Amino acid sequence: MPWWASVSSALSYEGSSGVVSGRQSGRPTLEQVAARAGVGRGTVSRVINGSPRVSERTRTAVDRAVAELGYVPNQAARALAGSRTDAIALVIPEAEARLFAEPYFLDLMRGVGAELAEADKQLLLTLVRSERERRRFEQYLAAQRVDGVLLASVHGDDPLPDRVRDLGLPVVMNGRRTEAEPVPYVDSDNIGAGRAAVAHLAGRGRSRVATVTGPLDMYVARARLGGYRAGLAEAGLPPDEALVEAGDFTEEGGRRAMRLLLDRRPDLDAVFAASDVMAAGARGVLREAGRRVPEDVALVGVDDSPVARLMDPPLTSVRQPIEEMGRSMARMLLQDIARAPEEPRRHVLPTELVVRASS
Amino acid sequence: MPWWASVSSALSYEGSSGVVSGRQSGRPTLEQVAARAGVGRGTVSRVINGSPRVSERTRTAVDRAVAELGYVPNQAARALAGSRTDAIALVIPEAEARLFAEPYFLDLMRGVGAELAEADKQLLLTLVRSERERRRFEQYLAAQRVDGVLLASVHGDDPLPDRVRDLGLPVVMNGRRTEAEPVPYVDSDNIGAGRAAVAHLAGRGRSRVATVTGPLDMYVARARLGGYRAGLAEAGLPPDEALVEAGDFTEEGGRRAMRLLLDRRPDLDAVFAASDVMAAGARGVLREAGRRVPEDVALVGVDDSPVARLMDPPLTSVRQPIEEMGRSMARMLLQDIARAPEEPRRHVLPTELVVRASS
DNA sequence: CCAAGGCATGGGAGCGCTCCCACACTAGTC
DNA sequence: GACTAGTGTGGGAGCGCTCCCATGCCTTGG
Repeated sequence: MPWWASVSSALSYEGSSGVVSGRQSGRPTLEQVAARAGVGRGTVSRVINGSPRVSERTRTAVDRAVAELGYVPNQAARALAGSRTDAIALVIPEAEARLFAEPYFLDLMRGVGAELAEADKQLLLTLVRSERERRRFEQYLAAQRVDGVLLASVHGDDPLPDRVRDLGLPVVMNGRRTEAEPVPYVDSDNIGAGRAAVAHLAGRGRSRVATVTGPLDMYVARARLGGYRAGLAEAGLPPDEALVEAGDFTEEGGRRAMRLLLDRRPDLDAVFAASDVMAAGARGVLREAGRRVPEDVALVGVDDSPVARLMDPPLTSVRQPIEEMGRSMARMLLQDIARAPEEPRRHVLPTELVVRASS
Repeated sequence: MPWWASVSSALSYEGSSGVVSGRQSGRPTLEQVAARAGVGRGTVSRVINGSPRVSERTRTAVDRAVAELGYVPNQAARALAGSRTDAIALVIPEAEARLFAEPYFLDLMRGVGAELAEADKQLLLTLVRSERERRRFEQYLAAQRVDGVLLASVHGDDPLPDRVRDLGLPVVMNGRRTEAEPVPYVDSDNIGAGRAAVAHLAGRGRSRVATVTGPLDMYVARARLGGYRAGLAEAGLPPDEALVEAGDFTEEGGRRAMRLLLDRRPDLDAVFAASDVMAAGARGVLREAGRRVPEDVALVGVDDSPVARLMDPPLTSVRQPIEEMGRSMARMLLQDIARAPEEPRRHVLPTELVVRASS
């Protein structure tokens, strides 16, 4: 609850004309509120910031003056004097935004936004689309415009997380670059996702389960593949490298991988695609090859995106708690901002299999 | 091109240790740059801001000092002294974000972000999900945190655009609330979209073309419906209100509308759905009713979203230049910030029909 | 009854910039 | 040889806050 939520009616009372006149005379300042309430500047500041060292009488008087004047503290002045901006940057690499498309980033933003709004912090969105823009963004951070940084979809060789840390800014990533990630992160259980998918397919009696992986330079792709292998082992199915083919999270990549898999193992009876979009590509190839889904080949994807629901047949998919990841990231970052973290922090959220007609 | 792009190497040269030491001694200030360059504060400020009133010699000296110290101006101080924040708010109503889902808002953000980055402005994203948050956002604006506001997906009765104007802030909307919208906006040619879709269907020999509209309290829905009617007239087809049914831009709404249409006019041979998602719902109902797409009933949507590509059969759809709308909005807003606009401004971008197998 | 401590309070001193006025200094003009 | 009209430059005066120290008052205890 922001301290000024309680006075939010002031502007409304005044209506547009009041605001306009307020504009020409300049917005009210702390000083004016102090004068009106008959107290000093410091006292108003204390009330504004919820300090306990204020008497009840005084607090009431100040609150009334604030409401009467429609006072809202000037953010720039606060930032300058207090050296905190109450703003958080969320960085999304352009390339990924295009790829994952789907509501992934929107859901993430929704979670981050909700959590930040509660803490009365502002969300600053940055789409980074080139090396040049990455450098520009670093300048941004140096200009002390944000209190902390959230990074989405970081690649294995991305230097940005470390650069941000070097600047002394708290940072939390979505996903990790390697198994042993030194930077705080929030991830979903990608290994569990692969295991759940394979367990499901094996449970349906499938024994020749192929997989279309993501690009293997991304941890998320390796983790899902690892889960796939663990799932096979747990189901007592023999591993077979001919049943593994790398995609790149695009529909076309899914098509390509599916063609190779069919060539090598025409007898495969199930496919675990590491994303819904690749599953869509795979389905196209399967259909062209005359295989029925799910009768001949069962299909499972990951993301549980709208695409999965609308596919024909509707796609069984592993859902990630995307919005919750966003919330978790924001919470973690806010804690790190409040006080430097004692230890590297991480949070891995569970995934959930959503069964539909494709398997 | 930001004025400090040319000195962006400074931080890099120093490496992490340099930055860290810079942190404990505090970041360099204008004053320190001035001292180092042997000039006054005002002069450095002039160089920084690209004023022409500086000799070449002085400019060079200052530039070098800036580079040597790795100076980056403090944003809060600039905002306080200069009363401009170099930040723009993009407001997205939560309900719509969920609905349109798809990459609509992501594309819009991409366009806005690209244009703002060029102007060295920062993008502030706000998802507004309740009346309470809307009020909070108004407080935000009052705190003078942004120089202008972009509003996406505004409803017919939304008071926010006028409230923002009352606060004296420049604002540009995406879409409009009515035909005669007083607030500056950027929209796509929704009437043209409807006409193009119907013209296409008529050209394919269809004569009983139905439409599933959006919610008719939204201008965008009325405009597409208007285009549909104009298209019928232009093709010499008789209007028939029994062929018109309102949806709500959701898949379920599309299903419901399609069922009603089939009940009323079992002989319809084409459907223009005002969104891809509704088209997906309609396709489901058509299939359940034993109608083949496109043989029995041709189907056209709007948005050209990934869903359209992945549908079965792939959906013919009218594409909007979403990213370009975002760019246009940003440009318009930046102009209005630079100098108050002489006249209400608007910009309507053309749409384009993408023909696929469903029609 | 007075000292010591605690609490609420006022206000000075910045935070790092932009704005703008004043001051050279140069160059042109009658 | 003044007198204007520029040009480049320095630096004072804020912008509206937060931080913190000093002040005065009210308690409490010896």
